[in-house]
Amino acid sequence: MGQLQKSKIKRIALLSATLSLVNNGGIQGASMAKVAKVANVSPATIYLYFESKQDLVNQLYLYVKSGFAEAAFKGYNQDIAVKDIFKRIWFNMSSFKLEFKEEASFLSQCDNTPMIDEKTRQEGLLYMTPLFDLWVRGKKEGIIKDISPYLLYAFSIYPMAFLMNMQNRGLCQLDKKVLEESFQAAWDSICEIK
Amino acid sequence: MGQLQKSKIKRIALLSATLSLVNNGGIQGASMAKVAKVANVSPATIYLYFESKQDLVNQLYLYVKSGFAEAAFKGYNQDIAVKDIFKRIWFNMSSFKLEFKEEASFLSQCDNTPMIDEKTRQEGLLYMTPLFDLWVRGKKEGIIKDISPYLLYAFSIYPMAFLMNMQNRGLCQLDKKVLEESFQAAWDSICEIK
DNA sequence: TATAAATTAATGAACGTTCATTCTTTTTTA
DNA sequence: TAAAAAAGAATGAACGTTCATTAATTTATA
Repeated sequence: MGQLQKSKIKRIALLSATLSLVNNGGIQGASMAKVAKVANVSPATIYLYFESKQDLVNQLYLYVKSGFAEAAFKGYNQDIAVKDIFKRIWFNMSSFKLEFKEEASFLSQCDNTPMIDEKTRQEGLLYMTPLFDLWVRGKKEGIIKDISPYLLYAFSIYPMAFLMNMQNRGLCQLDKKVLEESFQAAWDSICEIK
Repeated sequence: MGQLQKSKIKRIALLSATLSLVNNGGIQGASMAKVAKVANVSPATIYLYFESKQDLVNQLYLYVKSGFAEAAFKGYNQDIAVKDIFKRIWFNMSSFKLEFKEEASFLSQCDNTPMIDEKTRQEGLLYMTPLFDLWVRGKKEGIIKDISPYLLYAFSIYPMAFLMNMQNRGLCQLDKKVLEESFQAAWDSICEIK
């Protein structure tokens, strides 16, 4: 294996270690010493790959967010009805969050704490462009409510984070039936006519 | 002023100082030394009022949450229609969050990070009982969807946190029109028939 | 192609700070 | 004056980061 490959692997090992530690105790639970230990590396080595702890966390955010976006828009096809595209994206997102719990929990932590630079956060938002485009189209077609995309996001996407949180705490079982009910609630909140 | 009164005041000064510091840099930004300085008190004095930093944060959570609940259920009256009660609670909550930004931001941070004991969190949830009771009644009357209260909360209440976040970052203006649209989205997501 | 030189990767120890907490002393209260 | 409350100094531990050094790899030389 080439040196470049090995470097890439080590970088991802560091990101993974950070992800895991942040989830078990917030950002302050992921000390550089612990990250190094989990990744089987010297603390100093982290600084060969990342400028600082802040840089490490920012890069982790973009890495996880891009993975989330890739999953969300898998099989994205503009040639079908708005509702069908939205449903596909919604269930793609929920599948990702159910399968990759650590990643999902990390992303929802990022939304509500100042652990991520505003600039990096904006960069991460760009990954969601296809969804915003879909909403523009849906409004034009009179299918989606003519309200701010922030509202659309708040009521149709953001609630998933809460539900995942509940499920991870063992307070709520997100089986197929509940997921369908959730999607229905999401859709009802943003669609123009029921 | 009696000693008891003074003690109560100092306790609240400590809670307030913590609240302010947590909002400007997360829980790790609220070191005991800083809390002491903001509250004009020696670090050691904090330990006369709180067992530990964790205890301080837990008590702050309950203190803020109870204030939130008090505002939410102000003028609570079971003799009117379910939708009207819900609307009243919803706007009470949004008013609180708009007026008391620090308190609101703190509560939404608590929802997504492991900074609060699970036990304390459960205790805080009890403050929301009137809302859960209302939903039980609404379901009986066929007005509210027959779905888990977690779903009802996720789609009708939780989104407010996202919107407040956006507003605080200057990305979204929550004027009267937008608030009405938001309430409509909340209601559409949980009501049985449009 | 074998060897020397140069470059890169990685290390563990140590830095100065800051952390939550405690100990000892001083001040206030009754 | 005895007791309670508060203060400030001091604690060891942990923090993010940097340092001088070594190991590994690549490049250049003969």
